[in-house]
Amino acid sequence: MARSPCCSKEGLNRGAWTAIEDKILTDYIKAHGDGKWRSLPKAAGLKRCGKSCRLRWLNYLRPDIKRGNLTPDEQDLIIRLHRLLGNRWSLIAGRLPGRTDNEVKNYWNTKLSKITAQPKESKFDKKSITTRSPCNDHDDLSPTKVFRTKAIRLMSHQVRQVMINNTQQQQQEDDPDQNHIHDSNYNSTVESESTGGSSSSFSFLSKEENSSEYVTGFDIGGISLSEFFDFNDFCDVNNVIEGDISANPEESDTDLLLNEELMLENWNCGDGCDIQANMDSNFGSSASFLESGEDWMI
DNA sequence: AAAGACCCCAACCGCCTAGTT
DNA sequence: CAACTAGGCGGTTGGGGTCTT
Repeated sequence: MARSPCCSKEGLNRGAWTAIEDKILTDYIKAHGDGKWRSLPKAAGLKRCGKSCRLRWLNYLRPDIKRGNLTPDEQDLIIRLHRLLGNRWSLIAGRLPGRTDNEVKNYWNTKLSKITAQPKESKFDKKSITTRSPCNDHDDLSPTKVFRTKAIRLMSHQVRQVMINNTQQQQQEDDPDQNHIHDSNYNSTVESESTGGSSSSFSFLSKEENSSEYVTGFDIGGISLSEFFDFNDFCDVNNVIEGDISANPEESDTDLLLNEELMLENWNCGDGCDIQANMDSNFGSSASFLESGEDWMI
């Protein structure tokens, strides 16, 4: 099927936006809100493609855009998130208030990629793969290359089982007379036996919580992953909590994959930590934004 | 001062996915 | 279920500014 263009290109302005166009777009969105991008240009009296309007608004005109250089903290976060997520710019930008995916992407491609492009000697096997770039034959330092390191797979049925167990235990232990803040939490801990106390744990708020705080913590060796993941990333865990536990526990669309290098670097598991053996837990589709399967596995 | 190289980043493009009809 | 729409995403481009020679 031929793809319909987002709009007719005839008679439309292209290239850099003028101040007048910016004002028209801003005034229109302030008055009518954003969305309906395809029809917006005509309604606002702009000779622009709807996509162009959306991009201009999201990347430049939005009032909450933070401009100026990225702080060292932001740079560090980008590096860490990129190591974990690859070129998921929108996800990375989502963790940087006021920063856009385009800005993060540009910043990475022009600055950070040069810093991080040198493949350092590592005890980990590295496998470079490409993302959706059509330029698969680029050299190894191409910005479109993403070095993805060993990743581990957490088996969903085991997490579900733990959660079932904990839910049942919680129900047994819950004191209905008490109404303290954690009384509806489901907390699970998977202890790692061979790492001398290194442990992995996760906890979820009760289902009435409907925010990014829903997943209150998923930490391995004491480092929380919740800072990286949004509530929506754990939608299937939500399903589990809401009663989807009867589903085939072996069934899994996408597995939560954890970057082993990051874990070992930041979570101090050490060489002897057989994470997969000890944390052989599968989160099901709980992190659908991560690549599934083969590309991550080495 | 001039010209070429390099860098930055706004904008564009094509593809994908979710939602709707 | 297929066709279609709308919105979103990531890769790439190109123009303008800056730097170097």
